[in-house]
Amino acid sequence: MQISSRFTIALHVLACMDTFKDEYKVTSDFLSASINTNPVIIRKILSQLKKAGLITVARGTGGISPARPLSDITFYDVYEAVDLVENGELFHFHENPNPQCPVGRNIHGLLDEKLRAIQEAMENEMRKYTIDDIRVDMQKLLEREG
Amino acid sequence: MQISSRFTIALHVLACMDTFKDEYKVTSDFLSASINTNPVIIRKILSQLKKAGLITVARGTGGISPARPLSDITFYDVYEAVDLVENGELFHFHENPNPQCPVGRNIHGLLDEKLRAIQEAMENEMRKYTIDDIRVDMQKLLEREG
DNA sequence: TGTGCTGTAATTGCAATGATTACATTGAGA
DNA sequence: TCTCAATGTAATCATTGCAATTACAGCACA
Repeated sequence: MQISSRFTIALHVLACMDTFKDEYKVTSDFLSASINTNPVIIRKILSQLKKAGLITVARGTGGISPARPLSDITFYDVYEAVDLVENGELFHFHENPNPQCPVGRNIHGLLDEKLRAIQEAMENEMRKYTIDDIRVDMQKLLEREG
Repeated sequence: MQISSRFTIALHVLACMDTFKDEYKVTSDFLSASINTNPVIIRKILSQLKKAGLITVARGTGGISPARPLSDITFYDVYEAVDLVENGELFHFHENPNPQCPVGRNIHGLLDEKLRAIQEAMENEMRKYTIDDIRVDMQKLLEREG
């Protein structure tokens, strides 16, 4: 099972938002051209990023901009905004194990702590990277491209 | 997006395999009763665990047993056996970003390293836990239950 | 040889994703 | 105030993956 492309699309969106902020109005149509997908998909993602307080979207006139410093938007914030399942559980437990069975009635509680540690390891690593890191890397790359 | 229940089911299977090894023949029917799912689902998972070299399955006579020491079967081994997508990429990249766009043509390479680090953080944490840890915890728990 | 179990194909229901069309709403600028 | 580009959102559709289920062939031991 993979984490949906909404996550990498959202990172792409935020990279564009910074890169083109002085040259273009960054709209869902503009973004969908760079990402090569449908504008409605983008608008859905923009809506999620807005709801999470990461960007502002200009209704009517169009275009997006960051709602807080790029160094204060981590990969985890983005992941949480667009891809988090209900109650934030990464691992899916099979429902209704048999309570008559000693393993069945204990397995969930027994695994919980370890699974949470695994999920947290991933999420903590996500918190290390910010959109500002992308900005810096992108700037370097584009300078090298000339 | 969640990691499929095959992973937690597989851990449940391996816990049962040890807990009941002396009392019962651990068959797909026996397991499906504890897990409360369909025997065919279990057989599919057993087949994946067998293919990964974690267990042996007795054809004809029935029942499963570990193919190597429980302390040598990590959560990652199980995850890899039952839930890994092709080429092992946790994150799904949107296909065909626009190569005309400076962000579009660079975003994949630019994110790759960070996404790999995130995935590895999760996988490395998975490698810390083994089926033997489950055995020990389960034993303690069952003693306390009396 | 009979019996119990595995291996596996085929089908179904369901949910999530992504693509697309359509249209009401918004708000800045002419 | 009207225009128009853009957002917000509903509705539909195709595709995919998961899980459940039925069915049956193959296997090994008693």
